[in-house]
Amino acid sequence: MTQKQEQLSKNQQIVLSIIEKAKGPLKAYSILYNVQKRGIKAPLQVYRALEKLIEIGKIHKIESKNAFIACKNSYCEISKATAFSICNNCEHVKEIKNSKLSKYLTNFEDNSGMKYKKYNLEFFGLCNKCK
Amino acid sequence: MTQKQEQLSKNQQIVLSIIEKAKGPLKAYSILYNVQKRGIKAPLQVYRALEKLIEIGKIHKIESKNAFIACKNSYCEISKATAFSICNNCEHVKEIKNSKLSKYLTNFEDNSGMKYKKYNLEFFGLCNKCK
DNA sequence: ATAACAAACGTTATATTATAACAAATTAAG
DNA sequence: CTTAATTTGTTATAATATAACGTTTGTTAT
Ligand SMILES: [Zn+2]
Ligand SMILES: [Zn+2]
Ligand SMILES: [Zn+2]
Ligand SMILES: [Zn+2]
Repeated sequence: MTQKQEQLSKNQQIVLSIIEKAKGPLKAYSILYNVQKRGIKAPLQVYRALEKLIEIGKIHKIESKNAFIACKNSYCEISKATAFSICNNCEHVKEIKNSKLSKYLTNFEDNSGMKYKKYNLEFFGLCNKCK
Repeated sequence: MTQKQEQLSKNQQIVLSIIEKAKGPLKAYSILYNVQKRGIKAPLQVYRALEKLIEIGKIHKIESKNAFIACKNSYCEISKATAFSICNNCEHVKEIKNSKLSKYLTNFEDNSGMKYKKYNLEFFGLCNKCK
């Protein structure tokens, strides 16, 4: 009664399934082209689904690439602590799951006294195939 | 003789001076409007200067905001290791200078065996004024 | 100084990414 | 049912960024 756990809408399901099937991060307009056969015709429909999926932690945005990737990390505490490795050559992106790292960063405080509620970390280098 | 150390070009100097004077990160088109009186007329002229300034570590791009900020950290080892705190309310952005953090992240290795050459970290929360 | 090369410039056009605004349809709760 | 909230569909437009081209300026070596 209290509340039904997040049930995805039709467009949200469509967009999520495309992102989950993909080998790497997808750009919004690439998603759009991929879902036009399924009735989604306009950028806004994609962006709205993306917004919701990010909010509930099913996907993340790779900020340096303006691209979107499925969460592989049990929804990352609802996307409050995300880290990625990005290959500069082949553009392969992988979500980093490392509890030491996430603890370190979640508890990090600098001298400003500011308490952080969220972080996003992007590492760049050459992946094993490319180095 | 061997080589003159990086001497900024005219457009690069103009763009840098605007960014250095600003209280916070500036967006590319906001920079453009600000420098039109100084003869820079097109987006590309701004973007080219930004690219060079980033490359030599004088400024950084705040990826989550598509905005640019002057480096306050002796050029951050030429921008290979950057961290920022971002207020979700007033959008205040500050570059984090913390040697423990940068050491931790520069030396970080996950189980993939991939060695990272660069990272960018963005923390979000409420600044002291806003909390 | 001058030829050869690289970097920066100016300009126009265009590509890419993202949101505003509004009305209709669907869903969840009381 | 009915009311509120969410989601949808649609058109238009805003905001961010790059392509392509030819010219100019600065640097290096003869
Ligand atoms: Zn995740
Ligand atoms: Zn690679
Ligand atoms: Zn810096
Ligand atoms: Zn604030």
